[in-house]
Amino acid sequence: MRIGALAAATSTPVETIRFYEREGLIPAAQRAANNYRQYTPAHAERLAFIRHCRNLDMTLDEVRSLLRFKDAPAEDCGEVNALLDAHIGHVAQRIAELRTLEQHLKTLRAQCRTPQPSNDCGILQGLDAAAPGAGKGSRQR
Amino acid sequence: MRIGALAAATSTPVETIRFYEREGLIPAAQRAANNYRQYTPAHAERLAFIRHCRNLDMTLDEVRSLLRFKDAPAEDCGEVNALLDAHIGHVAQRIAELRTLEQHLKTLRAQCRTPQPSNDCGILQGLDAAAPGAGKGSRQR
DNA sequence: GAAGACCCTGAAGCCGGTGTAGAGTCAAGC
DNA sequence: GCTTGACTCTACACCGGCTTCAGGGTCTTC
Repeated sequence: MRIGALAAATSTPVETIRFYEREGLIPAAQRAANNYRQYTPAHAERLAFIRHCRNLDMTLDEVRSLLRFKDAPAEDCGEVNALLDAHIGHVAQRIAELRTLEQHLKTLRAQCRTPQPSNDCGILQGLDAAAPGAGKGSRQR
Repeated sequence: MRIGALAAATSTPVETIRFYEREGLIPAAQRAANNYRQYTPAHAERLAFIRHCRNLDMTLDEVRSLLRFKDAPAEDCGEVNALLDAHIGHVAQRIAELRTLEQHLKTLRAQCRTPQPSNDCGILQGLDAAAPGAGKGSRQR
């Protein structure tokens, strides 16, 4: 299986696959005589796992942690549970932040109902005076 | 007013102020004989405006747009309203995405209640099989 | 005059990719 | 056999929004 086929099979851009290889998330593929990468179904499985994790908004570091447990099937998975709990906590926190933010934005938006000279625009004035901050949070996306 | 004082007055790191100057968000400050930047209250106001926008999670490009209207006080502010509406839309969309994500994560988490060998961990198995994606969205942070 | 706080510039690093340039390789059609 | 176009390779720059670092100069205080 060449890289294009793996890309199609996992809905992953070719460049991203090479990037994951550089980052050590997937093992370096064997090379054919022409230097093309050769992939096996095992590669496709591992890549699918990574993509699922990314779909769940995990960072590559979190994915790396999970892969370590997949690679050590005998080890206790308590840390996996902890990692997921922490991740759920981050998501919940970000939702709360965004909800506060949404309220601030709506309040601000209500300061100017109809177009007028910028000088009189309640929104621009509101941004001068400023409500207390709400964004801050951050961490991924 | 030197850069450190401006930084303290606006709760903005010094490096960020220099970055904003490079990016053209604040005009280049005049220099004292020793080449130190010299700021006026007008700079502080403009910087505060920018920080308020950033607290509302706007991109620097959005901030640039708003600054253009502040700098053209006679112009109609209809675009300001539109920009804010669009921004509110993005935030609402991201909240919806994160809520879906949170549900997927909780479902996944429920697959493994107690630590056990990784090989049997329902979470790792769930990530192999994978639920349909939910993250994707992205855009800022 | 010495210590420590402040300021300067320029460049690199962060994350998770994306996009480009310039080259080699392969399969199909004429 | 030759051309076309799709695919692959490497190495590098770029995105946002900073942050950090290296290697200096300057100012204030003791």
